Amino acid sequence: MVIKQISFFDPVKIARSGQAFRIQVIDSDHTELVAKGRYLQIARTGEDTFAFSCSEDEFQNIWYNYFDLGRDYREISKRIDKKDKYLQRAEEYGRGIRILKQEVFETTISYIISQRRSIPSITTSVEKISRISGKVIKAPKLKSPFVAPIHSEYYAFPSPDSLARLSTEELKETGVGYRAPYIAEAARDFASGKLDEKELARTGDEELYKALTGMYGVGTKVANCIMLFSFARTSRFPIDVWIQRILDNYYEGHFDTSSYPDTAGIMQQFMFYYERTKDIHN
DNA sequence: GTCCAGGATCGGG
DNA sequence: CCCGATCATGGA
Repeated sequence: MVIKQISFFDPVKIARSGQAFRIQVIDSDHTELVAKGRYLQIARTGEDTFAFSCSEDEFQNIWYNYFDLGRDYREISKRIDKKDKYLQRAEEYGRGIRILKQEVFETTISYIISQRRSIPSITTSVEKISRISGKVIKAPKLKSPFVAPIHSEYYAFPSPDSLARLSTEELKETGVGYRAPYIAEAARDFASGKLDEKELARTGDEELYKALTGMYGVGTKVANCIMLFSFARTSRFPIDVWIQRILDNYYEGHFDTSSYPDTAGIMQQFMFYYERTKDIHN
């Protein structure tokens, strides 16, 4: 276990921000997630202090980067246009959210699934896919300040190889419906090396965008989500039905992302979280 | 039962 | 380039 003092960090808000589908709230002070083939629990131990159920090495090598802890969100907050009252409110409300750097393949498949579905429903499918083709992860025994994990075992998100091996019938049992062929092709392309995560990571925004939208079942919105949530391309601004509604209601249908050249995607996430959670949910 | 969901594809104008 | 129809299922 490690304890860290971190400001502008709120795992519960992150879990409810809709950017990741495998991070869950246990109670108001505890969250758990499966990523990078591991289980992690985070316990709030003070105003700005958190316990992570991992070693110092693991924290530095994996989670520091995963939770975007090297970025100064205080500075980002300060740079928000003072005249933009909606965005000011959204940022204050969502303060603590960070843009995760999730795994590329998992994010790609998850957002392919996401089209025309609700978040709870996406979560169910991602969970089922992991259960039928991901590696088992045994829940650790944790002591205070942690609590017992929700389940006794978890499943890593599958590798491209193992997902590509699923039959169409097996895939459809996960509830992905007509997106099954999209998923199958994406899995084959990552498995064969036609799409290579490390190569993609080296390319510029426009080239990466072209490569992603070139995939079967990946359009404008999903490509931007993949770029934002797994490639740390924080200038990308995915527009879904929620964001479009916000733009229509508060921005005359259009948001000028040029005001936030490197952080538009972070603004997007504040808006999305605020609009979805300020009244009720889902 | 009814409605809509973190959209994309396809064909046609 | 833009438009409309269509897509399979779950969850409320």
